[in-house]
Amino acid sequence: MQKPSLPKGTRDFAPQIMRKRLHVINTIVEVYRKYGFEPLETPAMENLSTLTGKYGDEGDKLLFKILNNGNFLEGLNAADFEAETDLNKITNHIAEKGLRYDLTVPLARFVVQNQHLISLPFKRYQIQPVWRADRPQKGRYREFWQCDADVIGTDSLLCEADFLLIYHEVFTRLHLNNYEVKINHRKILEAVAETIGYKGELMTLTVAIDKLDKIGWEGVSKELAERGFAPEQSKLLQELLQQFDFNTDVIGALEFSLKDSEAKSAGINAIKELLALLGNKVNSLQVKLDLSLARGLDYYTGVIFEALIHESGMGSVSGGGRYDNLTGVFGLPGVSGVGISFGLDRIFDIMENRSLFAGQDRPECKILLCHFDEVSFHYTNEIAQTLRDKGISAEVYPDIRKLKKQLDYANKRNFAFVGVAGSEEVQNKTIQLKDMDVGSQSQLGLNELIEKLR
RNA sequence: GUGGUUGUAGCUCAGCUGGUUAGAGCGCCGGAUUGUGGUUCCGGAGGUCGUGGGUUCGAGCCCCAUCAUCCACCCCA
Repeated sequence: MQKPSLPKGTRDFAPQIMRKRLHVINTIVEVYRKYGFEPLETPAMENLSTLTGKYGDEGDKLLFKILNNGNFLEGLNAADFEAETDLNKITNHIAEKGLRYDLTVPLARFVVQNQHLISLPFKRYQIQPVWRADRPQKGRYREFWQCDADVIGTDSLLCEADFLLIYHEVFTRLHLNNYEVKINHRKILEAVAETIGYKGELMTLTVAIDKLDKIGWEGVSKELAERGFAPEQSKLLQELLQQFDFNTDVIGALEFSLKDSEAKSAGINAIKELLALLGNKVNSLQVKLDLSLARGLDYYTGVIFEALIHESGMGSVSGGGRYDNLTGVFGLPGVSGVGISFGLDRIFDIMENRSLFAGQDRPECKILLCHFDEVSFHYTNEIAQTLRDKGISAEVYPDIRKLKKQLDYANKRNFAFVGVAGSEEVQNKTIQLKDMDVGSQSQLGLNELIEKLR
């Protein structure tokens, strides 16, 4: 008999773990709902044509593909296999479905397909697993959960402002107080490029500077040199790439450091409006404008977000931004969207490291009822049914065994209370209520028991 | 896709330069005059040492391959 195992990068979530994960999920859901988002779910698998070409070449490589059912080799001949250069042809032939890679593309697909069902602006949240055929490592899994919220169909910066408030509320409620939200704007990145006199692809520039916090300035300048940047440009860039705290004079700092241009005024106006919408709330939001933040420029066109927890040893726990034309690829141009996504698994890992799950160590069930014999077994069963009628969760130990075994079980499940009944209790219509933390015990009538457990 | 790390009991690991029946802690099961757990004591079950090959009189230990794992890079939550 072979020992069973799990596919690489996937995990089981035992009940003890699920309690904690649900705590995080529920917190995020409560906050999302508070801001008017409604739930959406989409299938685990999408047509490969929906997924490919949306995440760049790297992304396409990381897509899990699902082998067609039936004779998937039909129509292929030996020549197709000999032409090693064109694996794509074979792939397209034998797989037409894939596992979703994120929740944003399925959302775009949904919006395009269901315009009759939704009204713009469309606000939805979606908490589901996604799959990437990456090599697993710390904080990186092949199956992981994203907690997305997006607004589609409005350009208003109110959405961005709301997301900053959502970040604050979620992290505060999870006791992840030393979080930081980095924010940047595509237009400001363009202004940075113009300031240093860079004329090439913005992508080239941003890929290099995005690594700043990881490889430091030395690494970045080396990479820039390799990509044909002049030393003066590199130096100027270094002076520019600082972080500006939202609490202080961000606008002044930008006005001062960036060269005048169309991109500059567009970027600054957006930040100004965002600040105006946040009002004095901004003081508590732990937001920094970070000119080196340049994530996923493939489709972000406006504000870009990234959230991280200091001293967690983990990369970002959330990312997001505005994309002007995501639904365009599915034939619906001109619809703007903006969204964020929490990485549930990373947040969970950090919280577990910091022991932030106090209060999630009990089962939902309030009390385990124990007994000594056939008669008291039926007696406790009746009590359990009464308790449940009163809205109190209760469980009866299902076998007649030594009390020691039953208490042992209660202890392992970490029940807060155990109710014990034997012939004496049956006679008096009472129960022994035992507090499992303290070990204390008291003889109670049914009404007293209900009061105590409520 | 590239580089490195580690694979011994359910879990965490020990096993000296290759030498008899492979160990510990935790966990699990049973028990300590049968109506009381989390502490203690006693007893027990459980491993073809990741897999396949090689070197050797002899391999958990050395060599090769393979699979898995974790970590780093690329990229990303």
